[in-house]
Amino acid sequence: MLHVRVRSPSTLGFATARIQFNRMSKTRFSVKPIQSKTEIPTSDPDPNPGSENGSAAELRVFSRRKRVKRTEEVQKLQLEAKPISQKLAVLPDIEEFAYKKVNTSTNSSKPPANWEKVLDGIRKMRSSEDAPVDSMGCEKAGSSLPPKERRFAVLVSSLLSSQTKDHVNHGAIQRLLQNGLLSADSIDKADEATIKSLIYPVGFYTRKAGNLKKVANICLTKYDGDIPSSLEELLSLPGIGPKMAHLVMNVGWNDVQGICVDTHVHRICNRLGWVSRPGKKQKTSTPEQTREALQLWLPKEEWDPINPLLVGFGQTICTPLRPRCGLCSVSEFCPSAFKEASSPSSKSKKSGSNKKL
DNA sequence: GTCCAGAGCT
DNA sequence: AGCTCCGGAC
Repeated sequence: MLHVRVRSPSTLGFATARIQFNRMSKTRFSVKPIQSKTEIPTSDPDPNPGSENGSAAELRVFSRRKRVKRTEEVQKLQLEAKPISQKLAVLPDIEEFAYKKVNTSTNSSKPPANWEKVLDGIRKMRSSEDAPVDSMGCEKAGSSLPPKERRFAVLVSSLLSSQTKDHVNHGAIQRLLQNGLLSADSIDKADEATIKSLIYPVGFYTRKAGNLKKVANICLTKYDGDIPSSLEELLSLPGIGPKMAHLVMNVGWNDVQGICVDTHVHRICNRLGWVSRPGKKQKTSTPEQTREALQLWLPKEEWDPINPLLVGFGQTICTPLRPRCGLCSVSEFCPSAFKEASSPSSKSKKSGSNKKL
């Protein structure tokens, strides 16, 4: 057991990489040495976006496949990300720049009262609970593989894991791995029906099997079997939306460009009153709004850890339906504590509530 | 039967 | 903003 709490945004070296792999296991880090010595060189900040990205990234801006339609939110996200990735091609010290760039634009909003106490309290609750996310988060995918394959595994895991219980996703990944189908090349060659049967029963497996084939082909032809290294390029992949794009940037590239906001983070931040629509007191209505609002005040070192923290909290205590406020140690700070209906399914039919309590 | 959950389309 | 995709937990 080893408690590590290190964060050095400008110098992402060995230590950070190690933490990244194990960040799902709460404060417990297995002594398992870092898997591949080639993963991240000790001296250089981050080699992966460095070498081939310079000109290639620019080219891809033009060759980028046009999606039929993107939602406004995603388009906005892409615009947001563009300046950073353009700098990526030019600046050697990417991480540091990205950190400053994002961080300077954030301090415009005042943090909510007691947020540190709340976060601490949640951390404590989380360390005694075991949430599904702890044992099988998708970051674990292919952690023993070489960097490129590992990144691809992370991407695949992200694709499959949406709307799917973690253990189901884990099983699907294992089956793909056992059948040698966890690389862009092999998936591109494989039969879609085979993929489909292997990933079953992840949610929406038919669509995901198709997306997987498309993504593998894109990775193979445009990225030499690797995965895209920028937010906007990840977003252009079928089946990859804002939530997964940020997750892949965080986990796959070790590059935190934004908070990975899923419904748990979205729900909990709103319950806590941590986010609101710009200039208003209203709750945010989409995870993307939540992400933007949260990034306005949350210190950047919390951007990465807050997702697993709140997801686990949301799976065990601050559940979508009937949150267990009685078990929550920070309910005193929560404006929504004990406010939500405890009746099972009578949200829309108050009049005919025949099964109250 | 209800709810979960992210992406994408309308 | 609402619907669809999915199996499965409950």
